[in-house]
Amino acid sequence: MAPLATSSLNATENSPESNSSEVRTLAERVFNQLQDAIVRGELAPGSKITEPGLSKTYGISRGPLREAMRRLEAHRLIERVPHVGARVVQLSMKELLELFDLREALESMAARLAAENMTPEEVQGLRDVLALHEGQADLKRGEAYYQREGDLDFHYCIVQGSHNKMLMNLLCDDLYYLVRLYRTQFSASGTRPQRAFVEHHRIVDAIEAGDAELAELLMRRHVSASRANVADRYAAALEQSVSKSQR
Amino acid sequence: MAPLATSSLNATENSPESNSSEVRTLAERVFNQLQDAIVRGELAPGSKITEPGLSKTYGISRGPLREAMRRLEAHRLIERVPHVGARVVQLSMKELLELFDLREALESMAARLAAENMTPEEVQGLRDVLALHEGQADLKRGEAYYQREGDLDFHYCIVQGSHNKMLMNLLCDDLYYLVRLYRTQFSASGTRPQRAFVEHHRIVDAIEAGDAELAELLMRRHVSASRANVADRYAAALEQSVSKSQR
DNA sequence: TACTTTCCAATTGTCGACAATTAATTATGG
DNA sequence: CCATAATTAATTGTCGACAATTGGAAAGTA
Repeated sequence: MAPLATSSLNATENSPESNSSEVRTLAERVFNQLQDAIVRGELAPGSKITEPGLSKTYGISRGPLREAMRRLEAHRLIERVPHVGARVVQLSMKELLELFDLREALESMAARLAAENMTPEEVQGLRDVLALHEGQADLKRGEAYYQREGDLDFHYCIVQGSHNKMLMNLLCDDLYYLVRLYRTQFSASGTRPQRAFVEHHRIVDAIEAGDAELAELLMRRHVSASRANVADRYAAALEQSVSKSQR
Repeated sequence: MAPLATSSLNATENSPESNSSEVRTLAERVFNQLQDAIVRGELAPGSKITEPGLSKTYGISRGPLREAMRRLEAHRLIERVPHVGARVVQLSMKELLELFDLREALESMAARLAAENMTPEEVQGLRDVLALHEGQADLKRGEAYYQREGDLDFHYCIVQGSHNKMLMNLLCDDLYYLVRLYRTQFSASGTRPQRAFVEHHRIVDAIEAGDAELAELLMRRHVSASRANVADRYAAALEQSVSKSQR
Protein backbone atom coordinates (compact mmCIF):
# COMPACT_ATOMS: atom_id res chain seq x y z
CA MET A 1 0.00 0.00 0.00
CA ALA A 2 1.61 3.21 -1.14
CA PRO A 3 1.95 6.09 1.28
CA LEU A 4 -0.09 9.17 0.72
CA ALA A 5 1.78 11.28 -1.75
CA THR A 6 0.20 14.59 -0.89
CA SER A 7 -1.86 16.21 1.79
CA SER A 8 -5.19 15.47 0.25
CA LEU A 9 -6.45 12.60 2.37
CA ASN A 10 -8.56 9.72 1.20
CA ALA A 11 -10.28 10.26 -2.11
CA THR A 12 -11.42 13.73 -1.24
CA GLU A 13 -10.75 15.54 -4.49
CA ASN A 14 -10.56 19.25 -4.54
CA SER A 15 -13.56 21.20 -5.70
CA PRO A 16 -12.50 21.27 -9.41
CA GLU A 17 -15.21 18.81 -10.36
CA SER A 18 -13.14 15.79 -9.32
CA ASN A 19 -12.14 13.78 -12.38
CA SER A 20 -15.18 11.94 -13.60
CA SER A 21 -13.14 8.87 -14.46
CA GLU A 22 -13.21 7.72 -10.85
CA VAL A 23 -16.69 8.86 -9.90
CA ARG A 24 -19.12 6.48 -11.51
CA THR A 25 -22.41 8.07 -10.59
CA LEU A 26 -24.01 11.46 -10.23
CA ALA A 27 -25.03 10.84 -6.66
CA GLU A 28 -21.46 10.01 -5.76
CA ARG A 29 -20.10 13.16 -7.32
CA VAL A 30 -22.55 15.49 -5.63
CA PHE A 31 -21.91 13.62 -2.40
CA ASN A 32 -18.23 14.49 -2.64
CA GLN A 33 -19.03 18.07 -3.51
CA LEU A 34 -21.43 18.46 -0.61
CA GLN A 35 -19.05 16.77 1.76
CA ASP A 36 -16.33 19.16 0.74
CA ALA A 37 -18.62 22.15 1.03
CA ILE A 38 -19.65 21.17 4.54
CA VAL A 39 -16.18 20.35 5.80
CA ARG A 40 -14.84 23.61 4.40
CA GLY A 41 -17.59 25.56 6.09
CA GLU A 42 -19.15 26.82 2.87
CA LEU A 43 -22.39 25.37 4.10
CA ALA A 44 -22.78 26.96 7.51
CA PRO A 45 -23.18 24.58 10.46
CA GLY A 46 -26.76 24.38 11.59
CA SER A 47 -28.05 25.85 8.37
CA LYS A 48 -31.02 24.16 6.80
CA ILE A 49 -30.45 22.57 3.43
CA THR A 50 -33.38 22.00 1.15
CA GLU A 51 -33.68 19.48 -1.63
CA PRO A 52 -35.06 21.78 -4.33
CA GLY A 53 -32.37 24.30 -3.45
CA LEU A 54 -29.44 21.96 -3.79
CA SER A 55 -31.11 20.36 -6.77
CA LYS A 56 -30.91 23.65 -8.64
CA THR A 57 -27.49 24.57 -7.30
CA TYR A 58 -25.87 21.39 -8.53
CA GLY A 59 -28.07 20.96 -11.57
CA ILE A 60 -29.29 17.48 -10.82
CA SER A 61 -32.63 15.94 -10.04
CA ARG A 62 -33.77 15.17 -6.53
CA GLY A 63 -33.24 11.45 -6.95
CA PRO A 64 -29.46 11.25 -6.80
CA LEU A 65 -29.46 14.24 -4.51
CA ARG A 66 -31.43 12.38 -1.88
CA GLU A 67 -29.03 9.50 -2.23
CA ALA A 68 -26.12 11.82 -1.59
CA MET A 69 -27.89 13.26 1.42
CA ARG A 70 -28.46 9.79 2.82
CA ARG A 71 -24.75 9.18 2.63
CA LEU A 72 -24.02 12.50 4.28
CA GLU A 73 -26.39 11.50 7.05
CA ALA A 74 -24.65 8.16 7.45
CA HIS A 75 -21.36 10.03 7.85
CA ARG A 76 -23.07 12.26 10.38
CA LEU A 77 -22.36 15.41 8.43
CA ILE A 78 -26.03 16.33 8.25
CA GLU A 79 -29.03 15.49 10.40
CA ARG A 80 -32.37 14.63 8.92
CA VAL A 81 -35.84 14.59 10.36
CA PRO A 82 -38.63 12.83 8.46
CA HIS A 83 -41.05 15.19 6.76
CA VAL A 84 -39.15 18.16 8.09
CA GLY A 85 -35.76 18.52 6.50
CA ALA A 86 -32.03 18.37 6.94
CA ARG A 87 -29.49 20.59 8.66
CA VAL A 88 -25.72 20.69 8.63
CA VAL A 89 -24.45 19.29 11.90
CA GLN A 90 -23.26 21.69 14.55
CA LEU A 91 -20.89 20.07 16.97
CA SER A 92 -21.21 21.15 20.55
CA MET A 93 -18.12 21.20 22.71
CA LYS A 94 -19.52 18.21 24.59
CA GLU A 95 -19.77 16.19 21.42
CA LEU A 96 -16.36 17.32 20.32
CA LEU A 97 -14.83 16.02 23.52
CA GLU A 98 -16.75 12.80 23.05
CA LEU A 99 -15.20 12.55 19.63
CA PHE A 100 -11.76 12.88 21.16
CA ASP A 101 -12.56 10.13 23.64
CA LEU A 102 -13.46 7.88 20.77
CA ARG A 103 -10.29 8.73 18.93
CA GLU A 104 -8.25 8.01 22.03
CA ALA A 105 -9.68 4.52 22.31
CA LEU A 106 -9.57 3.72 18.62
CA GLU A 107 -6.32 5.31 17.59
CA SER A 108 -4.33 3.89 20.48
CA MET A 109 -5.61 0.54 19.35
CA ALA A 110 -4.60 1.40 15.79
CA ALA A 111 -1.10 2.31 16.93
CA ARG A 112 -0.75 -0.98 18.75
CA LEU A 113 -1.87 -2.95 15.73
CA ALA A 114 0.34 -0.85 13.46
CA ALA A 115 3.36 -1.71 15.56
CA GLU A 116 2.49 -5.36 15.15
CA ASN A 117 1.51 -5.43 11.51
CA MET A 118 3.11 -2.60 9.58
CA THR A 119 5.56 -3.60 6.87
CA PRO A 120 8.95 -1.88 6.61
CA GLU A 121 7.75 -0.19 3.43
CA GLU A 122 4.75 1.24 5.23
CA VAL A 123 6.92 2.51 8.07
CA GLN A 124 9.12 4.21 5.52
CA GLY A 125 6.00 5.77 4.04
CA LEU A 126 5.16 7.11 7.48
CA ARG A 127 8.59 8.67 7.78
CA ASP A 128 8.17 10.22 4.37
CA VAL A 129 4.96 11.83 5.45
CA LEU A 130 6.63 13.33 8.48
CA ALA A 131 9.56 14.53 6.40
CA LEU A 132 7.16 16.11 3.96
CA HIS A 133 5.37 17.98 6.70
CA GLU A 134 8.63 19.03 8.27
CA GLY A 135 9.49 21.03 5.21
CA GLN A 136 6.21 22.86 5.10
CA ALA A 137 6.03 26.55 5.81
CA ASP A 138 3.43 26.57 8.52
CA LEU A 139 5.41 24.21 10.65
CA LYS A 140 8.55 26.28 10.29
CA ARG A 141 6.66 29.34 11.39
CA GLY A 142 5.87 27.42 14.51
CA GLU A 143 2.19 27.49 13.75
CA ALA A 144 -0.38 24.89 14.46
CA TYR A 145 0.90 21.85 12.71
CA TYR A 146 -1.23 19.40 14.50
CA GLN A 147 -4.40 21.17 13.62
CA ARG A 148 -3.86 21.03 9.90
CA GLU A 149 -4.70 18.48 7.30
CA GLY A 150 -1.19 17.14 7.51
CA ASP A 151 -1.83 15.90 11.00
CA LEU A 152 -4.69 13.80 9.76
CA ASP A 153 -2.51 12.36 7.04
CA PHE A 154 -0.27 11.02 9.74
CA HIS A 155 -3.08 9.49 11.72
CA TYR A 156 -4.59 8.24 8.52
CA CYS A 157 -1.43 6.34 7.66
CA ILE A 158 -1.26 4.70 11.04
CA VAL A 159 -4.82 3.53 10.83
CA GLN A 160 -4.04 2.05 7.43
CA GLY A 161 -1.05 0.36 8.99
CA SER A 162 -3.22 -1.41 11.52
CA HIS A 163 -4.42 -3.66 8.71
CA ASN A 164 -7.79 -3.79 10.41
CA LYS A 165 -10.38 -3.05 7.78
CA MET A 166 -13.21 -2.42 10.19
CA LEU A 167 -11.12 0.07 12.10
CA MET A 168 -10.10 1.76 8.88
CA ASN A 169 -13.69 2.16 7.82
CA LEU A 170 -14.74 3.51 11.16
CA LEU A 171 -12.00 6.06 11.60
CA CYS A 172 -11.30 7.15 8.06
CA ASP A 173 -14.77 6.99 6.60
CA ASP A 174 -16.73 8.26 9.57
CA LEU A 175 -14.85 10.03 12.30
CA TYR A 176 -12.17 11.88 10.37
CA TYR A 177 -14.67 13.89 8.41
CA LEU A 178 -16.13 15.06 11.68
CA VAL A 179 -12.67 15.96 12.92
CA ARG A 180 -12.03 18.06 9.87
CA LEU A 181 -15.44 19.64 10.23
CA TYR A 182 -14.72 20.63 13.78
CA ARG A 183 -11.49 22.30 12.70
CA THR A 184 -13.43 24.68 10.53
CA GLN A 185 -16.35 25.11 12.92
CA PHE A 186 -14.16 26.08 15.82
CA SER A 187 -11.69 27.80 13.53
CA ALA A 188 -9.12 25.84 15.43
CA SER A 189 -5.80 27.25 14.38
CA GLY A 190 -4.61 26.12 17.76
CA THR A 191 -1.14 26.69 19.08
CA ARG A 192 0.54 23.50 20.08
CA PRO A 193 3.62 24.05 17.99
CA GLN A 194 6.31 21.48 17.55
CA ARG A 195 5.27 19.33 20.43
CA ALA A 196 2.74 17.36 18.44
CA PHE A 197 5.30 16.91 15.75
CA VAL A 198 7.81 15.49 18.20
CA GLU A 199 5.16 13.17 19.54
CA HIS A 200 4.51 11.91 16.05
CA HIS A 201 8.16 11.01 15.68
CA ARG A 202 8.19 9.15 18.95
CA ILE A 203 5.18 7.16 17.89
CA VAL A 204 6.78 6.18 14.63
CA ASP A 205 9.90 5.14 16.52
CA ALA A 206 7.85 2.83 18.69
CA ILE A 207 6.05 1.39 15.70
CA GLU A 208 9.28 0.80 13.84
CA ALA A 209 10.72 -0.95 16.89
CA GLY A 210 7.65 -3.15 16.97
CA ASP A 211 6.91 -2.00 20.51
CA ALA A 212 3.15 -2.31 20.47
CA GLU A 213 2.58 -1.38 24.08
CA LEU A 214 4.64 1.77 23.84
CA ALA A 215 3.05 2.82 20.56
CA GLU A 216 -0.37 2.40 22.11
CA LEU A 217 0.59 4.39 25.17
CA LEU A 218 2.17 7.21 23.20
CA MET A 219 -0.77 7.51 20.86
CA ARG A 220 -3.18 7.56 23.76
CA ARG A 221 -1.22 10.37 25.36
CA HIS A 222 -0.95 12.20 22.08
CA VAL A 223 -4.67 12.25 21.45
CA SER A 224 -5.37 12.96 25.10
CA ALA A 225 -3.04 15.96 25.07
CA SER A 226 -4.72 17.20 21.94
CA ARG A 227 -8.06 16.86 23.63
CA ALA A 228 -6.88 18.71 26.72
CA ASN A 229 -5.50 21.48 24.57
CA VAL A 230 -8.82 21.92 22.80
CA ALA A 231 -10.70 21.89 26.09
CA ASP A 232 -8.35 24.48 27.58
CA ARG A 233 -8.61 26.78 24.62
CA TYR A 234 -12.36 26.50 24.74
CA ALA A 235 -12.47 27.28 28.44
CA ALA A 236 -10.23 30.27 27.84
CA ALA A 237 -12.42 31.54 25.04
CA LEU A 238 -15.47 31.11 27.21
CA GLU A 239 -13.78 32.98 30.06
CA GLN A 240 -12.88 35.81 27.76
CA SER A 241 -16.35 36.15 26.33
CA VAL A 242 -17.78 36.19 29.85
CA SER A 243 -15.46 38.91 31.08
CA LYS A 244 -16.15 40.85 27.94
CA SER A 245 -19.88 40.76 28.50
CA GLN A 246 -19.39 41.94 32.04
CA ARG A 247 -17.40 44.95 30.98
CA MET B 1 -33.47 6.79 30.78
CA ALA B 2 -35.52 3.70 31.40
CA PRO B 3 -33.88 0.30 31.27
CA LEU B 4 -34.80 -2.04 28.49
CA ALA B 5 -37.92 -3.80 29.57
CA THR B 6 -37.64 -6.77 27.28
CA SER B 7 -35.12 -8.58 25.20
CA SER B 8 -35.92 -6.84 21.99
CA LEU B 9 -33.04 -4.41 21.68
CA ASN B 10 -33.18 -0.92 20.30
CA ALA B 11 -36.19 -0.28 18.12
CA THR B 12 -35.90 -3.55 16.30
CA GLU B 13 -39.51 -4.57 16.18
CA ASN B 14 -40.40 -8.11 15.46
CA SER B 15 -41.51 -9.00 12.00
CA PRO B 16 -45.23 -8.39 12.68
CA GLU B 17 -45.22 -5.26 10.58
CA SER B 18 -43.83 -3.05 13.37
CA ASN B 19 -46.49 -0.67 14.58
CA SER B 20 -46.83 2.04 11.98
CA SER B 21 -47.37 4.72 14.60
CA GLU B 22 -43.65 5.03 15.20
CA VAL B 23 -42.42 4.52 11.65
CA ARG B 24 -43.04 7.70 9.78
CA THR B 25 -42.01 6.72 6.31
CA LEU B 26 -42.16 3.79 3.94
CA ALA B 27 -38.42 3.70 3.46
CA GLU B 28 -37.94 3.46 7.19
CA ARG B 29 -40.34 0.57 7.54
CA VAL B 30 -38.85 -1.50 4.76
CA PHE B 31 -35.42 -0.69 6.16
CA ASN B 32 -36.42 -2.26 9.45
CA GLN B 33 -37.92 -5.25 7.69
CA LEU B 34 -34.85 -5.80 5.56
CA GLN B 35 -32.56 -5.35 8.52
CA ASP B 36 -34.47 -7.95 10.41
CA ALA B 37 -34.50 -10.33 7.47
CA ILE B 38 -30.75 -10.03 7.07
CA VAL B 39 -29.90 -10.35 10.73
CA ARG B 40 -32.16 -13.38 11.04
CA GLY B 41 -30.53 -15.01 8.07
CA GLU B 42 -33.68 -15.07 5.96
CA LEU B 43 -31.67 -13.28 3.32
CA ALA B 44 -28.67 -15.53 2.86
CA PRO B 45 -25.25 -13.96 3.37
CA GLY B 46 -23.54 -13.25 0.08
CA SER B 47 -26.77 -13.54 -1.85
CA LYS B 48 -27.48 -10.89 -4.42
CA ILE B 49 -30.44 -8.68 -3.78
CA THR B 50 -32.07 -6.91 -6.68
CA GLU B 51 -34.16 -3.78 -6.58
CA PRO B 52 -37.06 -4.96 -8.74
CA GLY B 53 -37.18 -8.16 -6.72
CA LEU B 54 -37.43 -6.52 -3.33
CA SER B 55 -39.70 -3.89 -4.82
CA LYS B 56 -42.25 -6.56 -5.63
CA THR B 57 -41.68 -8.53 -2.45
CA TYR B 58 -42.41 -5.57 -0.20
CA GLY B 59 -44.90 -3.95 -2.50
CA ILE B 60 -43.24 -0.56 -2.71
CA SER B 61 -41.64 1.43 -5.47
CA ARG B 62 -37.91 1.52 -6.03
CA GLY B 63 -37.56 5.01 -4.61
CA PRO B 64 -37.99 4.32 -0.92
CA LEU B 65 -36.42 0.92 -1.45
CA ARG B 66 -33.17 2.45 -2.64
CA GLU B 67 -33.25 4.73 0.36
CA ALA B 68 -33.60 1.73 2.65
CA MET B 69 -30.75 0.01 0.87
CA ARG B 70 -28.55 3.05 1.33
CA ARG B 71 -29.15 2.84 5.03
CA LEU B 72 -28.40 -0.84 5.05
CA GLU B 73 -25.16 -0.07 3.28
CA ALA B 74 -24.31 2.58 5.84
CA HIS B 75 -24.83 0.01 8.58
CA ARG B 76 -22.62 -2.35 6.60
CA LEU B 77 -25.30 -4.99 6.30
CA ILE B 78 -25.12 -4.99 2.52
CA GLU B 79 -22.40 -4.06 0.05
CA ARG B 80 -23.16 -2.15 -3.10
CA VAL B 81 -21.20 -1.70 -6.29
CA PRO B 82 -22.25 1.05 -8.69
CA HIS B 83 -24.02 -0.22 -11.79
CA VAL B 84 -23.67 -3.78 -10.59
CA GLY B 85 -25.82 -4.47 -7.57
CA ALA B 86 -25.90 -5.26 -3.89
CA ARG B 87 -25.13 -8.35 -1.86
CA VAL B 88 -25.75 -9.26 1.74
CA VAL B 89 -22.48 -9.05 3.60
CA GLN B 90 -20.66 -12.23 4.42
CA LEU B 91 -18.34 -11.84 7.35
CA SER B 92 -15.07 -13.67 7.11
CA MET B 93 -13.52 -14.95 10.29
CA LYS B 94 -10.82 -12.32 9.90
CA GLU B 95 -13.38 -9.56 9.86
CA LEU B 96 -15.24 -11.11 12.75
CA LEU B 97 -12.12 -11.03 14.87
CA GLU B 98 -11.54 -7.45 13.79
CA LEU B 99 -15.02 -6.71 15.01
CA PHE B 100 -14.17 -8.17 18.39
CA ASP B 101 -11.05 -6.03 18.57
CA LEU B 102 -13.17 -2.99 17.99
CA ARG B 103 -15.63 -4.04 20.64
CA GLU B 104 -12.81 -4.59 23.09
CA ALA B 105 -11.53 -1.07 22.63
CA LEU B 106 -14.92 0.61 22.59
CA GLU B 107 -16.78 -1.36 25.21
CA SER B 108 -14.01 -1.20 27.76
CA MET B 109 -14.15 2.53 27.28
CA ALA B 110 -17.92 2.39 27.67
CA ALA B 111 -17.58 0.47 30.92
CA ARG B 112 -15.16 3.04 32.28
CA LEU B 113 -17.46 5.91 31.40
CA ALA B 114 -20.44 4.01 32.74
CA ALA B 115 -18.71 3.63 36.10
CA GLU B 116 -18.16 7.36 36.14
CA ASN B 117 -21.49 8.56 34.83
CA MET B 118 -24.23 6.05 35.49
CA THR B 119 -27.00 7.13 37.82
CA PRO B 120 -28.17 4.82 40.61
CA GLU B 121 -31.41 4.29 38.71
CA GLU B 122 -29.52 3.16 35.65
CA VAL B 123 -27.41 0.78 37.71
CA GLN B 124 -30.61 -0.68 39.12
CA GLY B 125 -31.85 -1.08 35.58
CA LEU B 126 -28.73 -3.04 34.78
CA ARG B 127 -29.33 -5.35 37.71
CA ASP B 128 -32.89 -5.83 36.57
CA VAL B 129 -31.69 -6.91 33.18
CA LEU B 130 -29.38 -9.47 34.71
CA ALA B 131 -32.11 -10.73 37.02
CA LEU B 132 -34.43 -11.05 34.05
CA HIS B 133 -31.94 -13.12 32.14
CA GLU B 134 -31.18 -15.23 35.14
CA GLY B 135 -34.70 -16.54 35.14
CA GLN B 136 -34.70 -17.49 31.50
CA ALA B 137 -34.79 -21.09 30.49
CA ASP B 138 -31.81 -21.24 28.24
CA LEU B 139 -29.53 -20.02 30.96
CA LYS B 140 -30.83 -22.57 33.40
CA ARG B 141 -30.21 -25.29 30.92
CA GLY B 142 -26.63 -24.11 30.94
CA GLU B 143 -26.78 -23.15 27.32
CA ALA B 144 -25.07 -20.32 25.61
CA TYR B 145 -26.30 -17.29 27.43
CA TYR B 146 -23.70 -14.93 26.19
CA GLN B 147 -24.43 -15.73 22.61
CA ARG B 148 -28.06 -14.75 22.76
CA GLU B 149 -29.86 -11.52 22.35
CA GLY B 150 -29.91 -11.07 26.08
CA ASP B 151 -26.19 -10.65 26.15
CA LEU B 152 -26.46 -7.73 23.80
CA ASP B 153 -29.09 -6.16 26.01
CA PHE B 154 -26.55 -6.09 28.77
CA HIS B 155 -23.87 -4.52 26.65
CA TYR B 156 -26.43 -2.20 25.20
CA CYS B 157 -27.33 -0.89 28.65
CA ILE B 158 -23.74 -0.24 29.57
CA VAL B 159 -23.13 1.70 26.40
CA GLN B 160 -26.18 3.78 27.19
CA GLY B 161 -24.78 4.33 30.65
CA SER B 162 -21.61 5.84 29.27
CA HIS B 163 -23.64 8.93 28.42
CA ASN B 164 -21.42 9.37 25.38
CA LYS B 165 -23.71 9.90 22.44
CA MET B 166 -21.07 9.35 19.81
CA LEU B 167 -20.13 6.06 21.37
CA MET B 168 -23.75 5.06 21.60
CA ASN B 169 -24.29 5.74 17.94
CA LEU B 170 -21.22 3.86 16.91
CA LEU B 171 -21.81 0.75 18.95
CA CYS B 172 -25.57 0.44 18.99
CA ASP B 173 -26.38 1.73 15.53
CA ASP B 174 -23.50 0.23 13.62
CA LEU B 175 -21.57 -2.56 15.25
CA TYR B 176 -24.26 -4.41 17.17
CA TYR B 177 -26.20 -5.27 14.05
CA LEU B 178 -23.07 -6.87 12.67
CA VAL B 179 -22.62 -8.79 15.90
CA ARG B 180 -26.13 -10.12 15.67
CA LEU B 181 -25.60 -10.96 12.03
CA TYR B 182 -22.51 -12.97 12.86
CA ARG B 183 -24.44 -14.96 15.42
CA THR B 184 -26.73 -16.24 12.72
CA GLN B 185 -24.08 -16.60 10.03
CA PHE B 186 -21.83 -18.73 12.18
CA SER B 187 -24.81 -20.30 13.90
CA ALA B 188 -22.94 -19.53 17.06
CA SER B 189 -24.80 -21.28 19.81
CA GLY B 190 -21.50 -21.29 21.58
CA THR B 191 -20.88 -22.96 24.85
CA ARG B 192 -19.52 -20.63 27.42
CA PRO B 193 -22.15 -21.30 30.01
CA GLN B 194 -22.42 -19.37 33.22
CA ARG B 195 -19.00 -17.86 33.04
CA ALA B 196 -20.09 -14.95 30.90
CA PHE B 197 -22.98 -14.41 33.22
CA VAL B 198 -20.70 -14.23 36.24
CA GLU B 199 -18.46 -11.79 34.41
CA HIS B 200 -21.44 -9.60 33.77
CA HIS B 201 -22.18 -9.46 37.47
CA ARG B 202 -18.61 -8.55 38.30
CA ILE B 203 -18.72 -5.73 35.80
CA VAL B 204 -21.90 -4.33 37.28
CA ASP B 205 -20.34 -4.54 40.72
CA ALA B 206 -17.41 -2.45 39.57
CA ILE B 207 -19.69 0.07 37.90
CA GLU B 208 -21.84 0.36 40.99
CA ALA B 209 -18.76 0.92 43.10
CA GLY B 210 -17.69 3.66 40.73
CA ASP B 211 -14.44 1.85 40.08
CA ALA B 212 -13.83 2.98 36.53
CA GLU B 213 -10.48 1.32 36.11
CA LEU B 214 -11.73 -2.04 37.26
CA ALA B 215 -14.85 -1.85 35.15
CA GLU B 216 -12.75 -1.08 32.12
CA LEU B 217 -10.39 -3.94 32.83
CA LEU B 218 -13.14 -6.46 33.43
CA MET B 219 -15.00 -5.50 30.31
CA ARG B 220 -11.85 -5.72 28.27
CA ARG B 221 -11.24 -9.21 29.59
CA HIS B 222 -14.85 -10.17 29.06
CA VAL B 223 -14.87 -9.22 25.39
CA SER B 224 -11.41 -10.65 24.91
CA ALA B 225 -12.48 -13.99 26.39
CA SER B 226 -15.50 -14.01 24.15
CA ARG B 227 -13.27 -13.36 21.18
CA ALA B 228 -10.89 -16.14 22.14
CA ASN B 229 -13.79 -18.50 22.54
CA VAL B 230 -15.07 -17.74 19.08
CA ALA B 231 -11.60 -18.11 17.60
CA ASP B 232 -11.11 -21.46 19.32
CA ARG B 233 -14.43 -22.81 18.20
CA TYR B 234 -13.67 -21.73 14.68
CA ALA B 235 -10.27 -23.37 14.73
CA ALA B 236 -11.86 -26.56 16.06
CA ALA B 237 -14.51 -26.53 13.35
CA LEU B 238 -11.84 -25.98 10.74
CA GLU B 239 -9.78 -28.85 12.12
CA GLN B 240 -12.77 -31.12 12.04
CA SER B 241 -13.69 -30.28 8.47
CA VAL B 242 -10.09 -30.88 7.40
CA SER B 243 -9.89 -34.30 9.01
CA LYS B 244 -13.26 -35.13 7.56
CA SER B 245 -12.11 -34.30 4.04
CA GLN B 246 -9.03 -36.43 4.52
CA ARG B 247 -11.03 -39.41 5.51
C1' DT C 1 -12.83 -26.97 -29.69
C1' DA C 2 -11.46 -22.65 -27.93
C1' DC C 3 -11.55 -17.85 -28.28
C1' DT C 4 -13.26 -13.42 -29.63
C1' DT C 5 -16.99 -10.39 -30.92
C1' DT C 6 -21.65 -8.93 -31.14
C1' DC C 7 -25.90 -8.54 -29.35
C1' DC C 8 -29.53 -8.67 -26.00
C1' DA C 9 -31.89 -8.93 -21.67
C1' DA C 10 -31.80 -7.40 -17.09
C1' DT C 11 -30.51 -4.19 -13.60
C1' DT C 12 -29.13 0.15 -12.04
C1' DG C 13 -29.12 5.32 -12.50
C1' DT C 14 -31.80 9.44 -13.47
C1' DC C 15 -35.68 12.21 -14.17
C1' DG C 16 -40.15 14.74 -13.72
C1' DA C 17 -44.78 14.62 -11.75
C1' DC C 18 -48.04 13.76 -8.09
C1' DA C 19 -49.45 12.88 -3.14
C1' DA C 20 -48.73 13.61 1.81
C1' DT C 21 -47.11 16.22 5.48
C1' DT C 22 -45.40 20.26 7.71
C1' DA C 23 -44.56 25.15 8.85
C1' DA C 24 -46.00 29.68 8.22
C1' DT C 25 -49.54 33.07 7.19
C1' DT C 26 -53.68 34.89 7.44
C1' DA C 27 -58.15 35.21 9.21
C1' DT C 28 -61.29 35.07 13.10
C1' DG C 29 -63.15 35.42 17.63
C1' DG C 30 -62.69 36.54 22.46
C1' DC D 1 -54.41 43.16 21.46
C1' DC D 2 -53.72 38.31 21.99
C1' DA D 3 -54.83 33.61 21.26
C1' DT D 4 -56.72 30.18 18.44
C1' DA D 5 -58.12 28.09 14.15
C1' DA D 6 -58.29 27.62 9.18
C1' DT D 7 -55.83 28.16 4.97
C1' DT D 8 -52.04 28.23 1.97
C1' DA D 9 -47.42 27.73 0.33
C1' DA D 10 -43.41 25.05 0.47
C1' DT D 11 -40.94 20.91 1.29
C1' DT D 12 -40.56 16.08 1.69
C1' DG D 13 -42.18 11.30 0.38
C1' DT D 14 -43.61 8.25 -3.32
C1' DC D 15 -44.30 6.63 -7.84
C1' DG D 16 -43.76 5.13 -12.74
C1' DA D 17 -41.13 5.79 -17.00
C1' DC D 18 -36.97 6.39 -19.58
C1' DA D 19 -31.79 6.30 -20.27
C1' DA D 20 -27.24 4.24 -19.28
C1' DT D 21 -24.42 0.55 -18.00
C1' DT D 22 -23.36 -4.18 -17.14
C1' DG D 23 -22.99 -9.39 -17.58
C1' DG D 24 -23.98 -13.10 -20.02
C1' DA D 25 -25.74 -15.52 -24.18
C1' DA D 26 -25.44 -16.32 -28.88
C1' DA D 27 -22.98 -16.16 -33.08
C1' DG D 28 -18.93 -16.17 -35.69
C1' DT D 29 -13.91 -17.13 -36.65
C1' DA D 30 -9.32 -19.35 -36.20
